[in-house]
Amino acid sequence: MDVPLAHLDRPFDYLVPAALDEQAVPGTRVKVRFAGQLVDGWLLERVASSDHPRLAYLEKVVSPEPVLSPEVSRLARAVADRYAGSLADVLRLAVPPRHARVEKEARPDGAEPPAPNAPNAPPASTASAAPPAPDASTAPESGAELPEQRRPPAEPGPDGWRDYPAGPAYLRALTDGRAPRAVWSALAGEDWAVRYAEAVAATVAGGRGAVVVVADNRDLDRLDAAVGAALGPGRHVCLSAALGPARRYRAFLAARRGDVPVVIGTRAAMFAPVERLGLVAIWDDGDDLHAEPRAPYPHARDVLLTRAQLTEAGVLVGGYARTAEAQLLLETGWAREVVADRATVRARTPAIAPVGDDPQLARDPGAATARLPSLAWTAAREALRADLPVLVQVPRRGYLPSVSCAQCRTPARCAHCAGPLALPSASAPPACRWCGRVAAAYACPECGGRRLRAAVTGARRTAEELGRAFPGVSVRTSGRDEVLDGVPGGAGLVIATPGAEPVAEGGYGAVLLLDSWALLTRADLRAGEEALRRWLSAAALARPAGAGGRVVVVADGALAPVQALLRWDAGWFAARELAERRELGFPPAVRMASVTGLPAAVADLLDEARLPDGAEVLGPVPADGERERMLVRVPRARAAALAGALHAAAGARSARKAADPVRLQVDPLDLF
DNA sequence: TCAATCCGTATC
DNA sequence: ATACGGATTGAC
Repeated sequence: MDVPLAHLDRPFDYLVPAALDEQAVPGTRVKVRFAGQLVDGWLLERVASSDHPRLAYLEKVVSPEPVLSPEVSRLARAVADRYAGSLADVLRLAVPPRHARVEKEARPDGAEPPAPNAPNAPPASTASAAPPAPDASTAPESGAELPEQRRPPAEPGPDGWRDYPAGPAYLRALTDGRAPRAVWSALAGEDWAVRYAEAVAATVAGGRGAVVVVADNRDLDRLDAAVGAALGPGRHVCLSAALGPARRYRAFLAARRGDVPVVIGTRAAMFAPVERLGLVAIWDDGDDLHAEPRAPYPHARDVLLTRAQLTEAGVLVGGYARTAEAQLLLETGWAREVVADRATVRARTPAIAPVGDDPQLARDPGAATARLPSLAWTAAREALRADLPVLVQVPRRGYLPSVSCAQCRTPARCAHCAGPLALPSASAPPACRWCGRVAAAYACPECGGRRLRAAVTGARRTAEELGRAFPGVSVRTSGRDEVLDGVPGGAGLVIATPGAEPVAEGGYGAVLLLDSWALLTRADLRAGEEALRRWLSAAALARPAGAGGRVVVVADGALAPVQALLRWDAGWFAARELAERRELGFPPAVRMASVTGLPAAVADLLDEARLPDGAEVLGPVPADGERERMLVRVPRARAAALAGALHAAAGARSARKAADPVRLQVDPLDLF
């Protein structure tokens, strides 16, 4: 029933009139009379009888297309249960809006509607709830099937995976129809899209299908090209919200009808129906674009893991970085690590150096305004001299307001390195965007003014400043407005915001990671993890040290995320991060849920909820406006009970028509 | 004792 | 939302 009320989150039985018998196939959209109104619904199942005494008739079958596959139906129920949400909400995310014209077009042989699954069912239809599925990430019982031992080099399969001792066996398991589950740490310079395409091709070679989710459309384009090359034309579709309604529904239908075995896409693809699912994969699961912003706010990684658990499909969770959640999969034995050995890591990684406490600065003789910490400056200059491109990573426009003198508007500059000053937050003192030093008592060199005003410095402005530091060098920017996919191999500066770094032909000669302090000092549980993720993604685009690739990160080399970057060891950092979260009682070591709304409504819901034993209620903390937020924390073993209790409480509230809405979020990304 | 009304609950 | 049943109330 496509109604948002939590207390109606269950199936209802209807009679199927003889005239609709043929069309009324499980998975179709239907209309039924409910509480006197005509409402949309889903035909979940056809059965012979019902316990309900007085059944109404199905009003209409909206379309004969069984868009909701049995697998996705079960998945959606499991996801709703995990996230304390309603099936209807999840189905809205799982099945794109119908596009009638698209549905009619291109049926190869015309009128043939999809075959009904239950041709002999009597004219009664009932739907019963799918059994609650186990939470994938709390269910370590079934082990992954990766052999531990190294493989001799005579393995079949693409060469790229041979850099990872467990790689070839992983691909073979996919082809053999097994369900290997891997957490993959990509080497610097790795063509991840091609590796994913190979995993997909291995799965398809074994007669099964695959779903791959990436964070944004740029990653999708890259994966699209790689998968197209690996599978040949017409074997996969891309699914993303950016397609627009018609193309999105067309891609969805192609998958649902079994025309293609593979769906790749952004998080809109996480529920894509694929027959005989053999692999679910996600690239860069730490990217917050993987978190769905609509209720019940499921995360693509967790949807895919749940899916793998329900269908016995293989799993590939990969990235240059590793999340604490992925680390948990390893530590519970649910998945196996696929990593290169240290010698290979060393051979592939650029030379990475921190520059933080070193006050040594080199002045650029040509440009008086812009000076970088010496090491960064030298690395950039040498790369350019060797006719290699240089990447500079800076935060997004508006993310870091830089400042100028309130009186005369002169941009405020660092007393030590002349880098631009910026305000990490409204309350913090300004600090240098290049060397990180805090400018506690700033005085304007022009007018002596001591007050500062915020101004926005984006990648473009940074590009101008750096361009002046390296006269005669071409400067490009890649950011929100205009994202570059790639740049040619010769000398040139590329200024990019995190996630928009273009790939350079042959790799960058130098990668400079600026504003690191701003990433690290964010009041966020994931600040360290996120900083490392962004650095690794940018640093991965540099040439190996042996080929002249250098990375300079402007940060204190003693900090853990910096250490992890220097050693190219995402696993080490993730293990440390997870251990710390265990100690502090933070996700994913525990399960958290947040309850947000007007104070009275939040209190009402928590009052109503029969929280499981050991539940800890934390808060309240102010949310936006009048609203406040409470957190509930339980051990992972009680995760399902917590979600159930919260959903039930929301149901009780909606049943008595409580006015003020309350937002429930399980595993919210932002915790503070 | 019965009917009008109120309130809470289910909605196939 | 709306319809229904059971409880409640008020008038005969």
